[in-house]
Amino acid sequence: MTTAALGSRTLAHPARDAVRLEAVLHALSDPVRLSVVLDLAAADGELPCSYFDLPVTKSTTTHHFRVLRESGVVQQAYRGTAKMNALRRADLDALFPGLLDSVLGAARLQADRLEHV
Amino acid sequence: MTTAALGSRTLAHPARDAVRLEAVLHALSDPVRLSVVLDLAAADGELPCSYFDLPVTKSTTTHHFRVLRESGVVQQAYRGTAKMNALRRADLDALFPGLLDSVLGAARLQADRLEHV
DNA sequence: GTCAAACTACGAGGACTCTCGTACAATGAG
DNA sequence: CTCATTGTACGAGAGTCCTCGTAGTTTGAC
Repeated sequence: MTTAALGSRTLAHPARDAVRLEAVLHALSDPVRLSVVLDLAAADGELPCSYFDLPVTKSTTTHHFRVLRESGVVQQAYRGTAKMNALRRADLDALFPGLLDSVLGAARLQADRLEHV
Repeated sequence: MTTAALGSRTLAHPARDAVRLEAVLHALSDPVRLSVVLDLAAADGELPCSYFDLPVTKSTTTHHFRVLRESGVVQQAYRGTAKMNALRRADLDALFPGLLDSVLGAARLQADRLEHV
């Protein structure tokens, strides 16, 4: 259809107050999603889904980004054919001070630790 | 049997180096287990399983404590008929500095937030 | 209009999770 | 020994999760 009515290509995000710690921890407990969050934090801005080189198919990639969005970890928006992703840093830091940074730090430490074969 | 051979009533714990961030985050992403960890942190010491008043049966309680132990979050040991539980603070702080405290802080903040009906 | 790129929707399989009930084992008190 | 307390083992059901393949939509470039 050509009538791009409002909401046609819009994505549902939980409001800040609706974000739940349990859901955030669950979202971060998957290796694929954790690596995505790590990249997003390093980029410090928007990245398209196609930027990520994940060890899963496109379908599964869509699934993981949806989990990240619905848990409140990332903000998503369409831009042309791409879907841009950004960490919801302000929201997460306001709700759970220090949590995101300590998870990111822990993930980096563990990556270093496991590299030392 | 009366021959209490070594390992008879011993519990398997992951070594510090075997603790995985993903497993810890998953363990903490369940409401029942998160409340247990909150109580253990407040107690700052050992607590028997029977101390906790969880909204699940004994079987399910056993399951949740096993998840916490196998992920490396808690240390367990039998003492008489009781099974004592303690947070593995030193290990967690060494592996993932600040993580446990920020999760605990986030959990308390969210509890306060959700109480304000 | 045609085409490629990016992403989605749907359905499905297999694994894991949370939950329970029942029956059982280990311990310490009497 | 008997008994109550504490926790386990086992099996099972319902639900969720991660994964995929195939077919489709949306967009922008040509």
